[in-house]
Amino acid sequence: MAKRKDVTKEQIIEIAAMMVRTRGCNGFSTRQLADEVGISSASLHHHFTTKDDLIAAVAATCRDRVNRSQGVIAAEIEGFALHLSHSSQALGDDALLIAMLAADFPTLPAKSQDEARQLIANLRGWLSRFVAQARTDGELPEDAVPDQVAGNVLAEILGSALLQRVALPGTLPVPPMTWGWQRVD
Amino acid sequence: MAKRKDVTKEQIIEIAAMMVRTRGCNGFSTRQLADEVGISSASLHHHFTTKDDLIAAVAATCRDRVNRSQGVIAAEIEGFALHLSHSSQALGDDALLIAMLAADFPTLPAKSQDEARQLIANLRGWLSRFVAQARTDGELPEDAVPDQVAGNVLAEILGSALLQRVALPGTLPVPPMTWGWQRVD
DNA sequence: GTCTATAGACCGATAGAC
DNA sequence: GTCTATCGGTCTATAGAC
Repeated sequence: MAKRKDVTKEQIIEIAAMMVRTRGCNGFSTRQLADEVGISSASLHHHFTTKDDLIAAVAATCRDRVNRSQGVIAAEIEGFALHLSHSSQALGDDALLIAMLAADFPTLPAKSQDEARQLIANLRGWLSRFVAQARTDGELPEDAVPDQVAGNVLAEILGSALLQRVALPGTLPVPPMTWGWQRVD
Repeated sequence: MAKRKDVTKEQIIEIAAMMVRTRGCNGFSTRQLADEVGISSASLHHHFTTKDDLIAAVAATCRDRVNRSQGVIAAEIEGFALHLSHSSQALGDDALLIAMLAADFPTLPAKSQDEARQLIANLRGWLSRFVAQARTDGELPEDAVPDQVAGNVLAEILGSALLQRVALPGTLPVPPMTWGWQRVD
């Protein structure tokens, strides 16, 4: 009967992810996170010795989530644009989390940078493979470069997540994803 | 003959903008900025009393630049997708700067938040008007919603600026902008 | 695994001399 | 307009008791 709260790493990571989304990796302190979790700063550092370890764990957990959601999405949806629209929805809060990791990337310590890079590479790679399949199916021009299209799609997903929070209160709702493809000569 | 360096606000803003792009608003200190400029922390605070004043000035300066570049772009380019591709290029480093302001937005103090909001609203508004014109010219479907398309375009510009820095060294070059439009029912 | 207490560095900002 | 010096606060991280 856990008298001593026995907070789990998973709980900490979840709240840390929330703080990365809302404040960025450099926008919150380990103390503030500890307060939010409900433990002391020292207890937090018992679970994650350094902030680097913590952010890296947040990124790694996100990567697991994203990789799992990919299978679900691929099995359910048909059609390129529609598929990508649903991909964005499936990412949910992770779109913003990934965007913040990308924004803070140059200031992240080693482990965190490695995890963030793998997370984004995984996601882009998967999008790229889907684009390649869509091209094979005739949904895209033959000369479409899958990795480029995947980059464009991922850029819009991340950028859209950021823009949502800057909107003036009481104006423009979030633009739904409506991708397409067009040659630019 | 400025013996006392007589650093101008413009010089400070320029270097501050660089630090916002590379480290984010919460990723550098006023001390580090002062060192980079080559003056003392006290001198920096003489020009900008608070960090809020500084970031707000960076955003305001960016907005001026963006607003000026809009006229240039509109006069030179024809064609929707091609135009937008050039818009992205014209923004240059400002795309990343705007993306970082959006990422840090929730943690910014009052003045900075106001300036960042105006900057993004200006840019999106201009993109929206361009989209409306392109629709009138028959380059887009009649039921395209200009503000939504503008949001999608801006999202990709900002997201693309972020993603460029996360690329693994020695891999994927930046995907060029190749927007298009397609109904999603 | 939790805590209190604290180290040592850095933070934003100010005082006051020149 | 620049500087040195410093204030009071926060930062990440650790020591050591329970």
